[in-house]
Amino acid sequence: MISVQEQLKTIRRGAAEIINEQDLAALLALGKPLRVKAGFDPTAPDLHLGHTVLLHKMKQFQELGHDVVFLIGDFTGMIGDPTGRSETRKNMTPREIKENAKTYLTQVYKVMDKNKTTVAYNSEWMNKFSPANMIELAAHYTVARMLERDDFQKRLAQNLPVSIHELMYPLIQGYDSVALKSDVELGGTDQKFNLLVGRDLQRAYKQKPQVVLTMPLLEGTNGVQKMSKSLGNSIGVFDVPNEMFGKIMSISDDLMWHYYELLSQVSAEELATMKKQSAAGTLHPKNAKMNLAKEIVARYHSPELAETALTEFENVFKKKNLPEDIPVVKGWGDGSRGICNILKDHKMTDSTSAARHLIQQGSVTVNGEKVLDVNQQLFGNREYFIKVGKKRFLKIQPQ
RNA sequence: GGGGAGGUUCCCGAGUGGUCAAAGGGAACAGACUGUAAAUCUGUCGGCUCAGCCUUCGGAGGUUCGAAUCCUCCCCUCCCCA
Repeated sequence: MISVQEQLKTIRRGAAEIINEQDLAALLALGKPLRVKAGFDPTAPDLHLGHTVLLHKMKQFQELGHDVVFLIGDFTGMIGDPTGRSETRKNMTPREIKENAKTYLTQVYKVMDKNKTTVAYNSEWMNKFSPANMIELAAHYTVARMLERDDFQKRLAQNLPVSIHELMYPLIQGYDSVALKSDVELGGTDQKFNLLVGRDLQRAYKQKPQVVLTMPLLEGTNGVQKMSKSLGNSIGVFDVPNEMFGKIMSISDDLMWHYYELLSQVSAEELATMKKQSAAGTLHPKNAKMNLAKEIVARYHSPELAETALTEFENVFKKKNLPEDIPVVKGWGDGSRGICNILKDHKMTDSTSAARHLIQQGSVTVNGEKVLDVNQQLFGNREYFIKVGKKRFLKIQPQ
């Protein structure tokens, strides 16, 4: 096995916090595979790169020879995650959750080693949990301590609601660590409180408290908030190659380094060199970004498709050519139609109003010519290339 | 159970009878500059058959020539007291 120091170095990469490192070192020194757990909420069927940060860390543990448990929170998922505020999650059926879990796993194995991964569902033990068990569990924690939690604090400060079941949530999640007897739990920094509850509960159930390792939340493409589909700043692992590539290219340089650290398998040494070269001006940040985009697209699609995406990117944005795979629609035969309605009907704009505004701002072209008149008519039996802004393309063909 | 505060357009947040599709900020989108980077400047940012019209300010009614603004009932949230 690799030395404790070497292991720690890998484990520390990108980590926000390790509670605590001495304990971890001591565990590693035993020379036995550790049980490393990370929980995932299967309520959202789509994974984005933000979720994969943990997967990469899990993979690193696998490579170091540890036992990694991918825990699917199918029970907790049915209740609804208290993170975030307003609407109560709509209840998902066990079947939907199973479906989501399945799609999850296919993506998970693009990062992690399937043969070395244990998959667990917390319904396995939670469905057997009686009300009496529940009360006992709840007795191990006080309201005051529960309210210490950062997001509860914030919500209370802002006079926002906190429901009772949300107080139960960390307990149930923490109990997973008891059920799995985990040595280490990984999670995002937003999960810190929950992870710590896991430690407390393990103590209460006479187990050795797990080491907690938190990873930073990956910022979304705008670099401000965390990546989330609802904020519209996410890069989904299901995104088609060109889109994925383009989105990665659109992140800021600062953010790129963060992505490298958390999502790339480039070694820490190489990464340091790249940063140095970039600062010295011998490596153009854009090229570094392209390599990152290539690596990520290759992982979720294939090296060939990554290469194609790169070529396409250069072609469209550097040489300003039309993309290869423009969506094509059939014309409508005889007669003409207004440009605004065409744009709206083909989802190039959200509404005819939006189409008008964009035309007025000069961002719509037809066959390479700027559209000047919002009432411009197009004929249904001709061919047109329509471009809105830099990224939206459409080709209309005669029937 | 009693008392008080509040629910505004994607988010935050002004607005207390007409001048309000509703200030300001954020996000987003577009244009210039670039490396589809950042920063900066500019513009847009409910919908439509678009110089006009229609639908929005928790919900339902009502007062008024006219309501996001006033009244009634209801729903939801928060605070204090019990």
